[in-house]
Amino acid sequence: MMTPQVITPQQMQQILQQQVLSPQQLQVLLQQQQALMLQQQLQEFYKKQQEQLQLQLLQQQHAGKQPKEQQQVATQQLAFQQQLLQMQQLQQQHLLSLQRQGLLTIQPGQPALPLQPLAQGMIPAELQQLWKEVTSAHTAEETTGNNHSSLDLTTTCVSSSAPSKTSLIMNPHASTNGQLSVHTPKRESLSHEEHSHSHPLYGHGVCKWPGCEAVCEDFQSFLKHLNSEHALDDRSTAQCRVQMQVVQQLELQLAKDKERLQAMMTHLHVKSTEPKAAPQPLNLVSSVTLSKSASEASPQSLPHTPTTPTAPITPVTQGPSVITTTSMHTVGPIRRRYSDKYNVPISSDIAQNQEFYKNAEVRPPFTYASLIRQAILESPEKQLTLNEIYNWFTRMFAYFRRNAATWKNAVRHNLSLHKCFVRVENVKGAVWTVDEVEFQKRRPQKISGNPSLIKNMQSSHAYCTPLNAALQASMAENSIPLYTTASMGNPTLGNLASAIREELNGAMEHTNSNESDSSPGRSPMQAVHPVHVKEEPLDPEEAEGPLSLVTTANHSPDFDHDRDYEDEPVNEDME
DNA sequence: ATTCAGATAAACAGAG
DNA sequence: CCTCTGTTTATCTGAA
Repeated sequence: MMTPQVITPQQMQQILQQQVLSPQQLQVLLQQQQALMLQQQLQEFYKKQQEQLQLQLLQQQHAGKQPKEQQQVATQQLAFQQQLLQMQQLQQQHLLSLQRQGLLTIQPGQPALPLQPLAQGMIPAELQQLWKEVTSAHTAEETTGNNHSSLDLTTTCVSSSAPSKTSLIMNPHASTNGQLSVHTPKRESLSHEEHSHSHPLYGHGVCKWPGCEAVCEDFQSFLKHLNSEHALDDRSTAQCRVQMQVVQQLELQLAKDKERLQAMMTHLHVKSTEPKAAPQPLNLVSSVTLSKSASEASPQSLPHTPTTPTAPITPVTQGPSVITTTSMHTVGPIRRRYSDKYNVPISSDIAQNQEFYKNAEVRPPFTYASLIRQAILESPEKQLTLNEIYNWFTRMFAYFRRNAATWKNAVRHNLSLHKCFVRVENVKGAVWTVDEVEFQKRRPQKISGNPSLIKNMQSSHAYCTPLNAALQASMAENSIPLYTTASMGNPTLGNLASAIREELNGAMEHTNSNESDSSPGRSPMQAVHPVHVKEEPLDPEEAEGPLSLVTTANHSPDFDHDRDYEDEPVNEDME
């Protein structure tokens, strides 16, 4: 049985840098993390119960007088343990279902994804084993001297690093030898009333007390069995404590994993100060959405530093994903063709890496045309003056704060050259708008580099749909609404999802846009009303997705465009 | 080897 | 005259 191991941030980083993430692998990662989250949710819930239980046990030890309380404690013990098992079963089921979907197959020999089972080994089988050990050992304890193994085993198996080994060993004696009275005649009525036919420790005619599995014909006999075999005695108490240790250990592990996950999330979610942070989520996304063979290990969308323009990659070491903010100040004619040929969804890229682009003088991996379009589409009225476009460039990209003459010329050149940009006379002067149809028409050639990919996407989402479905399913399982995450809680997943959708839409457009090919002479008016034809799915996504969220957060939505970089760079750059 | 799209540079024109 | 805006041409480059 393979237990998915949570990968450390370092490992994650390694994976990302090596570009070894195939779509499947990405899914595996996702699912693993989500399995963890599920686990966590369950644990959270049971933790409270455990605390309560512990509290009452303590009270009991101090003054074990009131039988009623004891009853409750006992009942809770039972319920607690049962739920714990249930939880573990749930996890198992979750993992199994993932496996069944083929999502949990991790390539063997993949060093970046260590597969050693959790040291804690908290799978039901082992738990059962543990319980049996404890149980049998207890009886052995009374007969032979063979008692040590159980608890030793427990400690080594359950709590390799448990802080309270001693308490585990000592407490049972301390408490059980003491004041715990054993029998409570009222238990039946209580549990009978409360749980009648759905006793947490009774199911399918079998006692579900850990390690018991005694067959009970009916509920009455089960209750009898429960009272006789699992009364509140030394053994039961010991078992309970062991179980508590188990839970504690689980929680410990969970806390660790949670922390790890958090670190991963935050790490991957763009810190412009950290060189590696920004582009990586993008990589994740792009490698999935493009379904490029992972082995290709292409730099994907990653912006190269102007000083290292050699496209053919400097692979793992520094190349694509690592963007150092140093050594970026070399300027001059760099005839690099960055372009968005990798077909990365521009809006999500910019959104995700906004801080990075703002601060690092990295050339964005998109063509002027794409950037201009983005600037225009971001604007509230989908139209900008030339100067406003300039401002957007300087505002969004540190790279465009130098060499103004060059890139401004390029912007103007692009505006004039490309049909997709339509100049519209306005009251205040002229503004530029985007003719989406025209813009999309020019894109197919980019993606055509991978015809099989197109086919895949074309053939009714042969690829994307399963991925999306898997994403949705797993998110639903964790009560993470897919379509709200982009703007709410879970930025990474949200961005991922939105990027996937965007990519999907984009691909569909490409394959569809042929039909409306020969555009009738475009009139400015045509562009003034943004052409929505088959844009519906794409437009709201790009315009009001994460990107717009970001931008509105950064500057007021109205027209007070910040002129931060308007003046200085122009002057400075006239070197 | 060819073609194509994009980047860069620059000439030019008109408006303000 | 200068700057800004916009158009156009030429050249170079990387990729298909």
